[in-house]
Amino acid sequence: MSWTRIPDPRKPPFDAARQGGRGRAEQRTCDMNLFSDIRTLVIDNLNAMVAEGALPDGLGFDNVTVEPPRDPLHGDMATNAAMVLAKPSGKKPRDIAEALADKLAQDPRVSTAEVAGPGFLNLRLDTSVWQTLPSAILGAGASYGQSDMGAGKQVNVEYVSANPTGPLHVGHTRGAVFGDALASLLDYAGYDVTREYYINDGGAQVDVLARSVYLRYLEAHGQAVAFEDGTYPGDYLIPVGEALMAEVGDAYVDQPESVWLAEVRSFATDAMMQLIREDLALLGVEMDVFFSEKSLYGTGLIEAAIDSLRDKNLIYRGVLEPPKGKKPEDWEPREQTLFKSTAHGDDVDRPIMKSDGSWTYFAPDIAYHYDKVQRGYDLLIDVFGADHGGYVKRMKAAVSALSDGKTPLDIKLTQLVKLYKNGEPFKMSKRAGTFVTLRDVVDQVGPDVTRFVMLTRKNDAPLDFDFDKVLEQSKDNPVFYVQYANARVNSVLRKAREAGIDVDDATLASVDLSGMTHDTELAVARKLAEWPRLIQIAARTNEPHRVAFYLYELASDLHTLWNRGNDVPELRFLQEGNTAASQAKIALARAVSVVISSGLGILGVTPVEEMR
RNA sequence: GCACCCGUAGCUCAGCUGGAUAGAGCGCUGCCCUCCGAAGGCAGAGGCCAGAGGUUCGAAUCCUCUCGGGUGCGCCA
Repeated sequence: MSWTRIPDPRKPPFDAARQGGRGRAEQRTCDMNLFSDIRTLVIDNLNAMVAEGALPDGLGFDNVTVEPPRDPLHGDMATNAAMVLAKPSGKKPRDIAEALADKLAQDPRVSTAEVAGPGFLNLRLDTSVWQTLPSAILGAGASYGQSDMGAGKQVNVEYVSANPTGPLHVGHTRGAVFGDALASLLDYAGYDVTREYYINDGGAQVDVLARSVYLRYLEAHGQAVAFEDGTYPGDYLIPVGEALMAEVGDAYVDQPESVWLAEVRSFATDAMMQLIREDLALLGVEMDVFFSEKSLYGTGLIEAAIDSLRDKNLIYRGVLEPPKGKKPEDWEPREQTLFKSTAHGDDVDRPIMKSDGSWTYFAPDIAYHYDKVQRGYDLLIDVFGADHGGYVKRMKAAVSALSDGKTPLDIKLTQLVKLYKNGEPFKMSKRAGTFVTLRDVVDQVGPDVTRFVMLTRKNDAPLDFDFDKVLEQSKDNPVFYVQYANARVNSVLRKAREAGIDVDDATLASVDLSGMTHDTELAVARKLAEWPRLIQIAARTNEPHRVAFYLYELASDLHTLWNRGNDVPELRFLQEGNTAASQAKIALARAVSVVISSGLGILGVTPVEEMR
């Protein structure tokens, strides 16, 4: 695919704010969220009703919402205020609704307020609200939709965290894309985000890696080697073995493991992490912190974390029951050191020390999360593959215990990716070395398509990824559809400039849009108004896929408007011989482009100017 | 056996801290598109939200149970 890229793709628009560091909160004072504006209006009037005695004192308004109605015929916004307040105030919903409606209708932004159904209050906003929105968006630019809901709270998002034993594969790719988009989303919503990767370089699997590299090292020396079970036979270790030979010569040949294991392990994990960083770079993923498990050992950090739990009486010696239904053949009761995770919501207590006195894998994980808690984050997020689902409760229990319940931990699981080619399932051999890698995917379809497609499904739903369909240039392909909408806007801008029309954002922002009255145009404006609200919902639920779906809907509304231009010349963006009218039409289109760019920026996808 | 995730149109999936007559794309049906903005456009049909109870003004959404699919389950990370 040869889409033309916008000149500076490395920096999504909101990065300026991120890099600006402090002072961002001030920049974000204008929230420009129509829904929260109207909700404020509703609350104000409810308070007035309390003051007038129409409602009793002491009511809570937290449950009062203002949201878009499902059916546009019901109006632009609906509030449940009357229904929520009926019971606590001892009044009939319709009575409250009618009184509130009278008050709301006096606001210039509200054209009609009607009571409907069991007590809904449907609001129709004055057309001028929609007509002024594009100008406001163009004035705000990339900051339209940015929120201060995060209030600068510090969030740590841990993702990928693949074992440093080989290149990243498709499963990791989804985790990488999801975690990265989530981090960007939270940044956009006003959080102070740290992107972090936990390197599992302390366990037995890096010994296996070291032995595998050692075999490649011997091979580089001309020896015939056999890869037994429990070693990694992948070709990607061949250059690592060669590099090792280049560095140490024949120093390790015919030597026992005690001589070389530690050195080779370190050499090999460094090489693997280099490989993984390159893979991530292909996707445009940049971590702020790489945290090494190994760095926890020998520093007392693990001991400190466990001591912290011991101080809370959560560490004890005991014997676990065997798991029912799947009893291991060689089961025998054993006394081990256990973490009383059941005190914090887990199903069984978990061992933290093996019978030989060494830590289990869980102990360093506890220490790592202890470290994150100690670093002072207000919120922790872990992104795991779905196969680690059984790990969620114990990790939450650990963080709950370590932080005395003060630091929330949200764990998001990413489901499997099923690969297809031309509709046929893509065969992935289980034999090591033949799995489909992140590099394979990105090489074939590019980082933008990879990222967008991976986000067109909720994180906990399985994802079908068809190498051919994701490159299709048709309406059926959401990636294309969204990019095409943006490209169409840019096409209009180009043509306008050729016609000598000033279409700078500053100019468009000051254009009079009072002629914008057609339903199809207003539908686009309404969709644009939802953007700040969508960001808040997506950030609250930690679900970046909502951004992708929203962009699709916004693109769809723009395409509809464009298509209507075929039959209705007044709806065309370029109005022959009428500069002012053209600018007004283009202002709306350009506002769409601004939001699409912001949204794609969150997803880590580069907007294109032109489809080729 | 237990835990977690999932079950929504023929298919693939959205669905807001619980809101009105549950949405989109594909597929299907019909009409339009031979030149002016068509790598298409417009319209339509299609649902017991797996099932049964419960909570309340109101449930696809929350709770309980059942059925079906996936993942995981003490010295592997």
